[in-house]
Amino acid sequence: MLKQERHQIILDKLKISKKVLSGKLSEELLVSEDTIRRDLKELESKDLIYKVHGGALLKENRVLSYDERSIADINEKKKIAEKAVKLIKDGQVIIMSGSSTNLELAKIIPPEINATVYTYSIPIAAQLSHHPSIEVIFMGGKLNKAAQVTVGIDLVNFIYNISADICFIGTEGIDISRGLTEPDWEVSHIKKSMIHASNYVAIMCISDKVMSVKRHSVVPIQKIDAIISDIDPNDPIFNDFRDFDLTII
Amino acid sequence: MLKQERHQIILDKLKISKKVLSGKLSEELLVSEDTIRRDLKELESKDLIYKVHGGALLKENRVLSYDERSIADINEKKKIAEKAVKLIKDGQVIIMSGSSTNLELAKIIPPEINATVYTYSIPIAAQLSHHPSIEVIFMGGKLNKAAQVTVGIDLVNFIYNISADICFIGTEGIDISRGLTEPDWEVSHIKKSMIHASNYVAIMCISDKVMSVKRHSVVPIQKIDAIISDIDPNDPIFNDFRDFDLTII
DNA sequence: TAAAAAATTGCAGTTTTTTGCATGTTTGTG
DNA sequence: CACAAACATGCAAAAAACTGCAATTTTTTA
Repeated sequence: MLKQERHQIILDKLKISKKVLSGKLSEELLVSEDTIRRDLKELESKDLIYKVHGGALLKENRVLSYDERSIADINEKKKIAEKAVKLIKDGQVIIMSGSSTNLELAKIIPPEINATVYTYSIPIAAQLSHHPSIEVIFMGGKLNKAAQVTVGIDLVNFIYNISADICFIGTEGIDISRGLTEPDWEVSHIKKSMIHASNYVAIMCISDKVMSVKRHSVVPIQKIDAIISDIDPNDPIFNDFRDFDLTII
Repeated sequence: MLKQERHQIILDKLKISKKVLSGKLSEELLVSEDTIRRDLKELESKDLIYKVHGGALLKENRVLSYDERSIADINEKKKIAEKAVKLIKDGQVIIMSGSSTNLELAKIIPPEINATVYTYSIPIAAQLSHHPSIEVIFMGGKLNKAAQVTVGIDLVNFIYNISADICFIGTEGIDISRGLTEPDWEVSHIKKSMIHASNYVAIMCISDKVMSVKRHSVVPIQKIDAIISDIDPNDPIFNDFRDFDLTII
């Protein structure tokens, strides 16, 4: 087994159970405890873990890199994307937010669909550049490195002045009384402008984030046309939403 | 067995099992371990694999599938990038064109450099997003899928209205009488605007493309401050350029 | 088509990396 | 404070990697 493989396994274990023990790792990976200790030392020097007597702990409040975040709940996101892709029709103008769910959506747009997509996410633009017949408009701005998206007032202005058939917005905060909410102030404005510019608003949301509220308000529920989640649309979790004029998918 | 065959086999194996071992590959492909090591070294220099002691791992970090195998003259471009990076100073505002030479340059900007980079290339922006202290401004527009850059009149206008200390422009056409030339009309305008916006103009050109002329003119030689090539600056190929007020690097 | 140039490959010698072990020190716990 | 577990350090063996070189093959050039 290669050193780097062990390192990856250790990091994976940490992500799952928040802690690892030197002795146990040594047994599982069939190397001496000394080797494990050296591994942990190296990972600590890279600021990837928090080494303690007896093992190591997950490094808290560490900014997750884009790659790692895109792994979280990947299967749920794929499910959402599969439902969302059915809303896309030939000839549409589409706005896609920078969420990892939208990245999954970008991966599965059928080749025969001919559309124009506005995006401000580097991974989504890169993904769509493989599509044979989608025209991609990348909206520029200052790059937010962690999320790999552009942000800024110019971006908000630009979006305000375009016009789209549908927008797909990934979110982790949706609630009856507060509507759509966002932890990031700048992103909340970008999403508001996306909704303003679009004829039909599709919100993509992992089921266990339904009814959660973030700091900055984007729009009230009334502005939303569809909620796409990874679970059955008839699930009681959505009961309160049925009073509104929106589709649950 | 041809070198490229081995390379393909190694990449295929990596895609399947995420790792390869030098010793095992040497047995399977009936060549010495040294040859395998040289293969791995070459594949690593193209950023296709992640080489480690004992073998190599799949390069997972590639959101972009900008096919780096297709980059011609990669080693010459790395040489040019190494010379170019010396021109970058702390605090500068930099414009980078969408050439693959600039992608190599983006990879090697030292971490301690604090600068602002304007670019319209997706791979370059993605690369720079890993840099700890560079502010990246992505200039939007319609995406040219093949080159993974944005183009369009909005982009030209935007660049005209910014102001930079230095611009790095990759080119394959430079000539005494015709100056800087470009095969693509749209790109020729983008480059013209980059030069207009910059205090110092650095042209990066592979030596065997010196004195070649493309269809669309960008600017005359007089507008250029430095030519960076992969060969010795004193090479006779540059003799005609020495009459002008420019640095050959 | 023949000579020259360049690329490819294996090998010997040397250096570096990785790993386990022995030895002594530090840490946590009752 | 005792004592076992965990840790640090130095060392040595094995594996892997690097370097220069020569033999061979392929490509370019005249």
